[in-house]
Amino acid sequence: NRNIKLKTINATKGQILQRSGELNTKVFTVESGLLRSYSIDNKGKEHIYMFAPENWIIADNCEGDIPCDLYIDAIEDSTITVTEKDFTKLTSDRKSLIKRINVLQKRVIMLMSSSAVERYQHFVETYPDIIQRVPQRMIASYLGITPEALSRLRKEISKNK
Amino acid sequence: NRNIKLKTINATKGQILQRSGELNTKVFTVESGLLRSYSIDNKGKEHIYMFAPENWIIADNCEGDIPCDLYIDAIEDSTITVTEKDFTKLTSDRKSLIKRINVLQKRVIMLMSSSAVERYQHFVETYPDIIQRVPQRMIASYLGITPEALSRLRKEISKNK
DNA sequence: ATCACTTCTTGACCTACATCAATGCACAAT
DNA sequence: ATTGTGCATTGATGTAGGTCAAGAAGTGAT
Repeated sequence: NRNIKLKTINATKGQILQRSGELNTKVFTVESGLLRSYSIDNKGKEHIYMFAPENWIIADNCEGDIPCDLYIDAIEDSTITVTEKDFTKLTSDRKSLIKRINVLQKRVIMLMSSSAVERYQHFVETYPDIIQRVPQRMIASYLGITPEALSRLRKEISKNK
Repeated sequence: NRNIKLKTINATKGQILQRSGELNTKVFTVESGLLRSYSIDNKGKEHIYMFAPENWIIADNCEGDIPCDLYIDAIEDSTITVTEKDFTKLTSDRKSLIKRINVLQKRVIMLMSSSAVERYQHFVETYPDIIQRVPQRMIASYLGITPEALSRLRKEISKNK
């Protein structure tokens, strides 16, 4: 671990830490605050890939010389530890990689087999804290639907209760 | 690695190696043949999560005592090495975990931001070999669409060429 | 207080894909 | 040869969620 440059930075809300297309793989460990990673499709629409609250690690998992797909920015003012190298040399152990794979597996399965309502309910149950901290449009973006659809779906849910 | 039970088995086409709901986490390394993992939703519909051709590792990434979400079965007659333990003790190194995360990242992004046509084209480019080896309905299932939709979409693509 | 800016909501309409049902087709078993 | 079984295709119709446009309500800056 001796050759990893470590650096702690403060990011203000809205600050972009990494852009799609960049090569440099940095790994961000969130000390406090909240980051997100997202892609932008060919219509200019954002799709949130992951939220990263305290103690979560966030990075574009691009290898070597391949340009990144993801943007990373701060949703809240945040304190972040930046590692200048890729996962392979990161202090993150196998366990945290596996946890990540787990989350992704669930996410893929949800995206393929559940309705927007089910995905929303699952999100609420799984990340009740995140819900409080981000605007609804970002939840929608994470769920893969539009803010309008989320609004209507929430209305529907509250009606049926 | 001393306490990992290793075992090589032959699975015939259609043979189920793991069922959703089971606890026992096995990791399957495909020596030859083709496996798939898939979930079944509450309407009884299959959703293929991953194909695993030669040299690929496939497993439900469930932790500890949590029941698995995925079924695993053989699409072709296959020879498989079974490891009786989880990823944490597996010979698979960090690099292969990261590669897996990579694939999943791309998959999530594609599911959220690309149309069925784009997802199909991406699949064809990325896994040209798999296309030859599985029925179309499985491709559809992997892409998150119905066989009917895939059929029409292919027709459309070939027309515009 | 007002303006600008953003978020959320609501309505009207649209579209990608799903569902259901029928048909054709290949291949295996008898 | 024929019957079955699974897969692909096609057509008709349904629907979840998208798009576009217009308000309403909150928030911050001047």
